[in-house]
Amino acid sequence: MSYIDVYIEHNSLQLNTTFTYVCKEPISVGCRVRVPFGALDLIGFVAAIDVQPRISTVKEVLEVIDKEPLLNDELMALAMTISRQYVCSVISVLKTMLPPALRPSSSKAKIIYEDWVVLNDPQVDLTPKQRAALESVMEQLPMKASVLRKRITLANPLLQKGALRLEQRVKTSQLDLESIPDTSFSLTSEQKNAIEQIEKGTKSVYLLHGVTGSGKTEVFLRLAEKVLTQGKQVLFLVPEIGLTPMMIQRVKARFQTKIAIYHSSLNAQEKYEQYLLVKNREASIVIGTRSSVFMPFCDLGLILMDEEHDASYKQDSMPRYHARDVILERAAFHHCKVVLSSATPSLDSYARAYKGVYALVELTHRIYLDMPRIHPLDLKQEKVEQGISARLWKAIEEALYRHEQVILLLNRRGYLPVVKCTQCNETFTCPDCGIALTYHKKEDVLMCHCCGRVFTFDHTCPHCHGHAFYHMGMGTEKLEETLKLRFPSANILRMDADSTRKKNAHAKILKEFHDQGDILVGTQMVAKGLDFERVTVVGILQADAALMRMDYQSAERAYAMLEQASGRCGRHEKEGHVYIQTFDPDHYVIKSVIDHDYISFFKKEMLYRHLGKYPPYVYLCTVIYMHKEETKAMQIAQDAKDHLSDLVVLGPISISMRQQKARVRLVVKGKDRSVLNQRIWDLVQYHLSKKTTVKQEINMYPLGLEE
DNA sequence: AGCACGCCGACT
DNA sequence: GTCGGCGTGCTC
Repeated sequence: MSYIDVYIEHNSLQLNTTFTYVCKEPISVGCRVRVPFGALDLIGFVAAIDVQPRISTVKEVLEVIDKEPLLNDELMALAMTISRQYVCSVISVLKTMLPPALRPSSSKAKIIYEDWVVLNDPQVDLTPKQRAALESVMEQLPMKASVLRKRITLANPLLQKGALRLEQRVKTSQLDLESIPDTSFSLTSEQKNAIEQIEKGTKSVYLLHGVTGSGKTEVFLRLAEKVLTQGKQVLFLVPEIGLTPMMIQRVKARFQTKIAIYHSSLNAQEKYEQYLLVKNREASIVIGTRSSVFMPFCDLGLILMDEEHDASYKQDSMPRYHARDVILERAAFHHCKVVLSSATPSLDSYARAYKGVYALVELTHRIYLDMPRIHPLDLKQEKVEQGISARLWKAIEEALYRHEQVILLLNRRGYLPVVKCTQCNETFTCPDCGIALTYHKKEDVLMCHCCGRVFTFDHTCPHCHGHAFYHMGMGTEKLEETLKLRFPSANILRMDADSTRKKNAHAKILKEFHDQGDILVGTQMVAKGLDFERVTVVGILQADAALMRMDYQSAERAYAMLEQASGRCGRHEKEGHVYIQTFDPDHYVIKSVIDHDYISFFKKEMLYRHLGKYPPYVYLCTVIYMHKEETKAMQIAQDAKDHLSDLVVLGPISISMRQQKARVRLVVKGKDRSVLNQRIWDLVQYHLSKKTTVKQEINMYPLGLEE
């Protein structure tokens, strides 16, 4: 019998402490237990054993769930560190560390089932037509019910008569990737040099700054190969699996079976399977997105983070951790090296490399051709038709004529971004967020791009009952339509959040574009990592939308977006041309992109950050107060600001609504990371002590200030 | 976060 | 005289 300390499953920061229980069975740290807590019984994690009870009325553990610890000492300690760094509860971190199937949640992880059809009794009486239908699909059984219904119209009678039977199966989402042969490229001298710098270097973190198309993946594969032969594990992080199918194909081709793939679109079952592959050391290389930083490695030899500037590495719900911070912790524990890589590194990382905290490794040349030519198109002077300037129309036309491919980037999905009545000027806005609704033509609905709510649209103004609306602005859906009218014989594909909602939709669209596409229209996501030989023209229709946002990070994001997008063309034998439509062609971001000169951008941007006192010169934290009444939220925010009078605090300002609640934001700046952290923890205590109904949300080290 | 205890208004 | 409002306070 022993006393144990347990973190219980509760989200409140007020309960972010351990509670002591008695346990009669043998138990170890990192196991889950079921314990009584007031009137509830909850699941908790054992944080310490053989402790001295602080009070006399200690209750008994109801059930020991795990014989073996789910989380080893490394991961338990990591959870504490993340909780401390990001000002969130320990239990919230413990929960995110595990695949959903193992999470200590009272509600079971939902495993998604789908209907499959199997052969039941082929001998039953059937009409000739039904018989023929049955025979036409007999060979392919068992198959998905949805597929069967598409194939034959008589699916229902066949099921009713009992010739076929429905069966529930766990939905699987295997990435349907064609396997490709492993092509081991010979290395350029630059690549060899980079590998040597990383392998022989004494620093623990390396920033691999390589221009688009300079062969970073091959460098990764060579580094990984060596570590794997030493019997160690490799973690390979990518921003989004769906966007990098080619990369995964290459890794798969090189390393065959020893590979686990972990990302958010796997279901609970599949995540658990991949998790076990790592835990049981059946896989020694993991390719995954943000959440795979918590995989149960026991002997990690190398961590690679591709596109390290990508914002998806930071989680935007609790716990709001950044994968980069987590891998630095894990690397320190395993004494292994970290390679951060990007053509457009985050200012944060590059500043550290510049100061010598990280080792800087550069790849400055493309393997095949030179960097693509950039043509800024001044919208003040160009003749514009349907949102596309004459020169870009011509470039598209010529590329199509030469059977080359075109990528067009428009960072706005939907059909019309603003729907405005011509009679009374009423605009449609989301009642929850107060943001203009976007019209989506295909579904004929109005959608809020902030919260995703969908509203039916009867083409009548609720205010004046008018039926006419301004056609203002342009989204990807409308651009696609415009292009189809202009180039009726071209195969035009669209890739945005709407067209990729279905599972594996990314891969499908990319494959179709690769095989027979002419023009790919899309949002941000077409800028990331694509590698097609025949793309020679890239057009960015509204570069200003990215440049003009009032956010200290907008220039950095715009630079990355423009440079990454331009990196999509001219990657192989054919020269690439990039057209950037802007009202401000002299903007320093555009100028740096034209010269593909990251360093000049970096220096200029650092100057502005220094002047404005923004990262990387200071650490930021945003605190958001939510309440039905804005004045209440404002009042609490002001009080919090006064409480933090020793720090620089911006605000409070009111920001967009969420869930019908007003939101008020403070931005807290701290020169010293640990001081800021301590003051924010103090603010948490202070806020709890006020017992107000105003909700406080903390985001440590946010990326940008857009909410 | 729940859920209890607790002290004041409008009902059978 | 009771039912129930949600304001504090505790949960090993």
